[in-house]
Amino acid sequence: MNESPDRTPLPRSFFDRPVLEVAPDLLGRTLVRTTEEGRIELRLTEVEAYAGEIDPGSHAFRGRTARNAVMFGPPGHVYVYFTYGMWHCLNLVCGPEGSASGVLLRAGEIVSGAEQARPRRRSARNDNELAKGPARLATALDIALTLNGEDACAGPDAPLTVLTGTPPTPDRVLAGPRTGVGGDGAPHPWRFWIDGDPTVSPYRAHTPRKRRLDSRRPGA
DNA sequence: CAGTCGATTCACT
DNA sequence: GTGAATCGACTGA
Repeated sequence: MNESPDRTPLPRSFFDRPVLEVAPDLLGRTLVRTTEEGRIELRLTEVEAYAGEIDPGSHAFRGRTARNAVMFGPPGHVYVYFTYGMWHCLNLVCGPEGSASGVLLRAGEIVSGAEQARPRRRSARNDNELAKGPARLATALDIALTLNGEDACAGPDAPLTVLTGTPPTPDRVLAGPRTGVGGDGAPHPWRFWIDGDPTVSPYRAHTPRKRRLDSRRPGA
């Protein structure tokens, strides 16, 4: 066997498909993060699909805003958002332009460049935890808001690309409800991961925020 | 214009 | 298992 992995970045046509097709198809592929410091390569093991304005779990559910504008743009671009006052999360825009859909990259195995990620992930007890969770993944790959809107199909040296690689094996892909998504978006099994992979993050149900006690609201 | 809370993580009990 | 950290976007008035 002498098959070399296809190092070609995924073309825009890959992302210009229904997000529920694209999301599981990203599993097993290699995400390449290029910075001045060097390159980090990560094998994607867990993703979630967010299906535009019809999806109560999506940032696009209530229409276009300054934050989510990139989601409404062409596929193959990077959507980064800032959350909980301290973390970033990384998405790839999917579907035809205007569908406002995207895939949240939740976890992966760093296959190259781990020495660049470790200093940013001091709390990780082992390399499996470097990118085990969406904000951890973003931290490991040095993702910031400056990447929001970047074209992931711009070529092999773009700040972020996904390599074509080898097609993932569908028999190892599982699907289940999305992490931390509640309400009407909760029942959709739009989280996809590679069965048994040690870098997949643990599932957590949606946790409704605690109501503040000083609120005027009559208590039960 | 002020209040609320998030596609989370980490430290602690 | 529970709660704190931390801030800007979004919401409704």
